[in-house]
Amino acid sequence: MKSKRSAILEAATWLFSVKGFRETSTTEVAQLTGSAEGTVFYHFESKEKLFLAVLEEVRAKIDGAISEFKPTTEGMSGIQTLEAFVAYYLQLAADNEAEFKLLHRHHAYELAKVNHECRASLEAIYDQIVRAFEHALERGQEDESIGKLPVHKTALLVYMMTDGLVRLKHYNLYEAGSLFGDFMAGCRRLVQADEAVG
Amino acid sequence: MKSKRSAILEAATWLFSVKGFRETSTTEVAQLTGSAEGTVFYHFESKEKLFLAVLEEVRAKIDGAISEFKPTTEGMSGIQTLEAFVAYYLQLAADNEAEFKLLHRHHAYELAKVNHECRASLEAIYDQIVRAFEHALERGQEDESIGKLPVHKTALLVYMMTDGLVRLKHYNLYEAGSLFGDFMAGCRRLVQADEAVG
DNA sequence: TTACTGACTGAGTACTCAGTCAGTTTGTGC
DNA sequence: GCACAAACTGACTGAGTACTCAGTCAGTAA
Repeated sequence: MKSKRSAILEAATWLFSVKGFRETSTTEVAQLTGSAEGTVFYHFESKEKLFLAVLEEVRAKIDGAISEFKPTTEGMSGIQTLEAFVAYYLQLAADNEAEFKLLHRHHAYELAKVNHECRASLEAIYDQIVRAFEHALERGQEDESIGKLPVHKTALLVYMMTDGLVRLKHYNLYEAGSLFGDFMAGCRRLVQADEAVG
Repeated sequence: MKSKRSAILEAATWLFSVKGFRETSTTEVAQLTGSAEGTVFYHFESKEKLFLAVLEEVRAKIDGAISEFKPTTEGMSGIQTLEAFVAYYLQLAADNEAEFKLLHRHHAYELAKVNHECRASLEAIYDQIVRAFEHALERGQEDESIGKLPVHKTALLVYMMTDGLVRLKHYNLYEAGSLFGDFMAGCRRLVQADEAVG
């Protein structure tokens, strides 16, 4: 049986990501879990602490997912690793829509400005992801499947594109799903060595 | 002399973009402009209508800016036009930080789901921007400075990257400014024709 | 049986905020 | 100077909101 604490955490993740922090009332969190309002504050001393607990869970989940990915790339070339990670990231974002939507909201970044714990969680998440991109790029430069580009900056560019696709899908502004093939081809071109351009 | 109405609009643009819609109180908007609370509601019948007015102003501003850009590209090649537009967009976003931050917030997209006027403004903004990217790509395919790629989808990808850079700068998570050169090179590679890959 | 624990409850409190309205000031045409 | 409207004011209202706290109750150890 699920404890009330974890039910509250799950409901809060959902509500904070779909409606936003400010737009979600603690009353709503309680109602959604069949708890009394007091129960929320029995387990989490404030709404902000509840948010931090949610963010920490998100961090742990993404950490775990990326750790699981690493061993699957053994024997792959750099470009294959990069493509595999991009696909893995997109799938991860689709399977954990609430968690990734939360990371696309402003609240966490604004809280990070004044709250060290929040900043640490966010940085841990982004470092982990960017490092995975960098790892693939480095491998690709060694086996020459990827061009000699600045690793960190190129990792950021590819991440930016990938995350942009996730955002597009969440916002539902455009037919994001049909972009996958062209997106992958675009990534490939982006990291290829180009002899023509000075 | 500035009218109270336009002062309120300006203050609201600033506050909605920096703090968010929900986190901004109408009292604050009034205080910032030296008006009484009632004055806000004299000019705009509700907080939501005020937001819609702000969004409409943003739309008009971006519309104007893109119209101003077009004539400057005469005689340019496709790839030059694309690079010029990307640079122009980045500059525009830097010069109008509040307006672009507003477009990166969730509120507008959530309101768009239930409010037709909001959806229309947002779509007009994105159509205008994507069309500018498409225009450059089409010109580039004609003069063969850009590869034979699906125009609409490639435009979305380049836009996604460009907007990602703007977002990075606003969030201040990474040293976004130093990415400009690599970003431009990345865009160039992204739209180049590639004979090697099937 | 008794004493104690700790998850849980829900009415209550202090406060914030969008929106209202009766009234005042300012601007304009005569 | 007068009439009238438009612009503006700010105290007020009522609906919410985060958080509190005295108390309930099942379980458990003495």
